[in-house]
Amino acid sequence: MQIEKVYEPQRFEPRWAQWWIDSGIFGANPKSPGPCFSLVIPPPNVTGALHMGHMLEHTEIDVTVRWRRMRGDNTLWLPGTDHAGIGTQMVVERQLAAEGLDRRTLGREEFERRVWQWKEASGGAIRTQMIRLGASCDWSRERFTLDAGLSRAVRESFVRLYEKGLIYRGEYMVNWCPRCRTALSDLEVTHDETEGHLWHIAYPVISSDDRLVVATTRPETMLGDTAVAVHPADERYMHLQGKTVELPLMRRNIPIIADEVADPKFGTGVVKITPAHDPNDFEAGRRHGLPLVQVIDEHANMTVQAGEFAGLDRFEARKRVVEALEDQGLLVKVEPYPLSLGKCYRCKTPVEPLVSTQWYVRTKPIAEPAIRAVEEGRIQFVPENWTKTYYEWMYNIRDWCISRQLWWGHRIPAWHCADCKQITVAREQPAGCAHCGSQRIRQDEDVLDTWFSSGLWPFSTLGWPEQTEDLQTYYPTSLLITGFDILFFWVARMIMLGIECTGEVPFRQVYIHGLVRDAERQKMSKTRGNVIDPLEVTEKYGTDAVRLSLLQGAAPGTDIVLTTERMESARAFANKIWNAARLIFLNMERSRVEPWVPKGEVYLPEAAGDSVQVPLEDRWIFSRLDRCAEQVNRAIEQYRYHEVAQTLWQFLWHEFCDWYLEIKKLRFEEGSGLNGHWRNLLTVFEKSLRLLHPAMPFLTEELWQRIAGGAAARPASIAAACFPKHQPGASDIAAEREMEILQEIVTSARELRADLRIAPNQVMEGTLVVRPTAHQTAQHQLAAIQKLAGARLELRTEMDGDMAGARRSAPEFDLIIRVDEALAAAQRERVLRTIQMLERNIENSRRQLGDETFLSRAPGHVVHGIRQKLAEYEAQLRKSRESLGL
RNA sequence: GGGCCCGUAGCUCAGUUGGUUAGAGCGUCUGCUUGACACGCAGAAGGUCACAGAUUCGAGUUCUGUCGGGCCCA
Repeated sequence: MQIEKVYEPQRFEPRWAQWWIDSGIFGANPKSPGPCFSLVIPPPNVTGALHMGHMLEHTEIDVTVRWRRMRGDNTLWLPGTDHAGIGTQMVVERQLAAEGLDRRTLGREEFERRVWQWKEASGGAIRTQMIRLGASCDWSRERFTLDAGLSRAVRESFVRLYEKGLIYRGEYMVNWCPRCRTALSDLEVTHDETEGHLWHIAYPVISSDDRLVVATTRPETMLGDTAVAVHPADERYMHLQGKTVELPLMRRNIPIIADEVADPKFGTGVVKITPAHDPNDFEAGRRHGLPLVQVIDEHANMTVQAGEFAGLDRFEARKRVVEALEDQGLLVKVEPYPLSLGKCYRCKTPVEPLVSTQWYVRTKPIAEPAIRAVEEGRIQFVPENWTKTYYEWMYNIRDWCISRQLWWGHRIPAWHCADCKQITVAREQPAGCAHCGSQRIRQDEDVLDTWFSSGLWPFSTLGWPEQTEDLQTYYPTSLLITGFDILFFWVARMIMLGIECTGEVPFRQVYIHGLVRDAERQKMSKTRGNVIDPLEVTEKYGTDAVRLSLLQGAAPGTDIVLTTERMESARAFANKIWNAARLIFLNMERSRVEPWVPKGEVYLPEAAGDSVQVPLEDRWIFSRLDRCAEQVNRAIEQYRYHEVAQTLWQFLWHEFCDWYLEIKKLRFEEGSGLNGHWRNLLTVFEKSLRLLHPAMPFLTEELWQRIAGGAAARPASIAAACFPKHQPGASDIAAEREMEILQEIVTSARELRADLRIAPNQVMEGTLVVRPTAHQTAQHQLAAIQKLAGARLELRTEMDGDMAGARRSAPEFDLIIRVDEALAAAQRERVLRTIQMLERNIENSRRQLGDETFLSRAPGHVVHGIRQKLAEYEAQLRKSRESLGL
């Protein structure tokens, strides 16, 4: 069996990545037997590139999916992308601008063609990247939110919701992004703490010498004031309620109203009311029947209603307004004031609250069943505390503005009649107005929020509203793995729309992962310039290493710190496995063993060598492997990915490589019964590779193909092989105990070597005195012990007077290494430290055992354990003292 | 203002229902090109589990408060 000297993942990873796809083993078949496991990808933006967050998410998904598939489940991982309305439109508009073009001069149709072009060009990138990273999805079922089928699902759900009165259209205050020139939902506005100012402006009271001072953070909006308000119970202003003030600069008279929107404790207790430009004022305006005066337009420029300020940008207007007020002596004071400024989450432009006609989803009625689904456990969040965040948001949910003034997206299936002004909502282009029959109808210009179509993703991708076989088989999906940043945007909406449209929850579990951060725990972002490009590091360290390092940090509920050190060490692990394989393959060649293909899951280690007994190391490693399998299965099941990584690492490196292979090397040297040894070894290694496969698919496939290559009946890929499970009765406590003794003896010898500064290649001479309980182990394993310890040891059962030298004692044995007095003294200090520790422990144990309440209340096994420990400490203390001649 | 999370070794983090000497990786130090691997081997040092109380025979783990940090919502 050939194996290259150096671990170079770049050489084989792309090959397997492509082969997996070509061989179609990730394709789902609804007719497959076995329990169903399905999961849809959180669709990345079609025009984006994959970043580390994606790679983490996809690695976690892939581990779970590969595991399920190997366990024999009918598994589907459905991939795809979303059209990212605002984001994509922004990118293409920027491209147009570079050509000196503008979407409006291009026209809607032509513009859409351009975006599709861009989508085709960039959209493939994600797929290519995902394939390269080993994502085991079913590409034959790849979906895009603007596909015909998904578009149909969008229209269908829109019409249904509309007909049920769950979608309505109306004139309200919305968050408006003047740069994107579209309405945004509340979620699409981010609030930044900003250093602002509070301007205090005097409004003269008509036919009085009084003036009312109002405080505002946005003086330019005063031009659109239609009232000032005082609190109804505010004694200071009782006498002014119902009177009128003159709006400075505009010379308009506006009423003083009493409304609870005015907070008596804030500023002077008087607030200006600008119903057209502030959500609270809008409500107040409605309450009092105040007119709307729009002074800022959708480009964030001042309107003609702003008088002399018309045409100015809103920030320029602010400056001028303040200056004008100052000139007229109406600016009372200006103070610094921190405020939270709403910005467009896409382009960071401060949003402008504007009144406009938009489409909304009435959320309360669909939120209720969505809350119940979680309360009743039909959907479960992991980690569980996200449930609270979910409830918090759902209880206070507000209607969802779903129309966007964009051209890239699902056009709203509503037609306006020019004659009767009524609206016809329909699944397909209607022949005429449903109300008056007029032909003069025009489709609504707006498109839907991308998240509306994303909200249908778990079922629209499976064919809904058609009752397809896929939908019937794979819906509800089993699991969703995603980030907390889109819990409201996406997860909550999928739950609401899923239940509303299909009557069932869209998924049963939601695993929420953390954020990938850099070495300084900073978020990765383009502006910060600290992004790690997945493809780049994959090229450098190997996909498996990057995957493993992500998994190592992926403890539930924590963010993931990714550093080059971590990736380097993960690569070292991959290299270790590679070299273990090399050792195995090279020795197989050398010893000319017959090729062996491991068979069956219940293979038990067999006898080897001269003995009729199964070698201790085989009994031990089979037992450990079984434990490892048990832990890995449980860890994946519970999304404890860090534990998956850690368990595999510990087992493969520190048990399989460090001890098992080291002992097997000796067996090869001994040269007898090789076939038995080989069969055991290969069985363990092959099974280990299967255990490791979901985490490190490439390395394991590469090695597995070489081991299993010769087998007649075998799966084509390790990805289609069976995942090892815990087998009742596979654990061998006796072997583990024996092996522990062996390890303790060897470790003691090594410690002595280090303490005594004996060169690593010098064979030490000494005596091993064992208790009867360990005698058999020591006797049978003496060769292995001597080899691993680098010592020649005389085995005894009794201490003898002439055993001078450096000594290490343990409950089961004493190890004496012959050295002269001067050298032996070198380790006195260590023994003294050990004695101190033992004395401390003994004191503690005695105190506990002398405590009546402890004895009466602590469970028996704890008391028993402490008694046993105490006896051990005492024995060890005696021996340690002896060894120093005390 | 409301809610959530985190403070454990120099760094990043585990520590599952409270129980016997608190673990890992990286980093550090010492020795070693030993026939798979220096991306390695062997050994070592390093912790008042943020602080203060409470519950308990027993607290890193449960409760309360304080301090420090992060996130979400308004």
